[in-house]
Amino acid sequence: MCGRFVLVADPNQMVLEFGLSGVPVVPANYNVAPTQVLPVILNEAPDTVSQARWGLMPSWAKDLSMSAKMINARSETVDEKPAFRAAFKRRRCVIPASGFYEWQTRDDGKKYPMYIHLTDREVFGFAGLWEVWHSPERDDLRTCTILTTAANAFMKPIHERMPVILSRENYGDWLAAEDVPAPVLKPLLRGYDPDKMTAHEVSRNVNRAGFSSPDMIAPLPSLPRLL
DNA sequence: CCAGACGTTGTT
DNA sequence: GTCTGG
DNA sequence: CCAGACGTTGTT
DNA sequence: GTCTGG
Repeated sequence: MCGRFVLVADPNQMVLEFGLSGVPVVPANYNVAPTQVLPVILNEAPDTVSQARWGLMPSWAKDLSMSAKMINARSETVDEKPAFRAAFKRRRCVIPASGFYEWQTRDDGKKYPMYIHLTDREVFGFAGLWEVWHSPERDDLRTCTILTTAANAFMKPIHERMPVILSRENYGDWLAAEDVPAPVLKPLLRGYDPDKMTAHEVSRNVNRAGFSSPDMIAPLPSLPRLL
């Protein structure tokens, strides 16, 4: 799963990684949490950075409470589920990230946050879906979700699921404007190359949504300091 | 026919 | 335990 | 994902 | 909106 991530990227690197036409303004966020509005690249406008709230609202949803449940979509079933299949056909997006958190459950039954990122580059893209929700009161709201897949060999010891990290050469296919058959899209939704990933334990202050600090991705000292 | 769900993860 | 909010 | 609430009545 | 369950 992926319920928390980090986006701290040099805007010029964003331009290069995603082929943007202008330099985006992307505030550093060391603790992106569900329900927050975040920078996304929609297939509707693939050379610019747009904004969307994390938690996909299907078009028929009555109120925002639905949104918090829809932060992830299983790539194995995303073309079938009523909540996601329409977006899978026509509203795909790439969600820029520089790393993500997973909580590892250890033998003591407690959960320890780990920070996972790529060793060879600063920023990458999650595979995502988006929708427009026509709110009764406010303006139309764009919402999004992150696809997940089975853990690759690197992630297995940490967690059984992981977010779909797109390879750079697949951004174009994923962001095609038209309908693309599911058999063409689904092979893009696989685990990333395990040899290109790295991870370390981080402080539990990441647990608290709404706080963001560079400390959050700092490696935790391996032993508690006694004296 | 109408009513109610529509999701994922993890744990059992 | 389960739901809501961030 | 985690944290925090989870309720009503009456009074300020 | 569309599917499932009663």
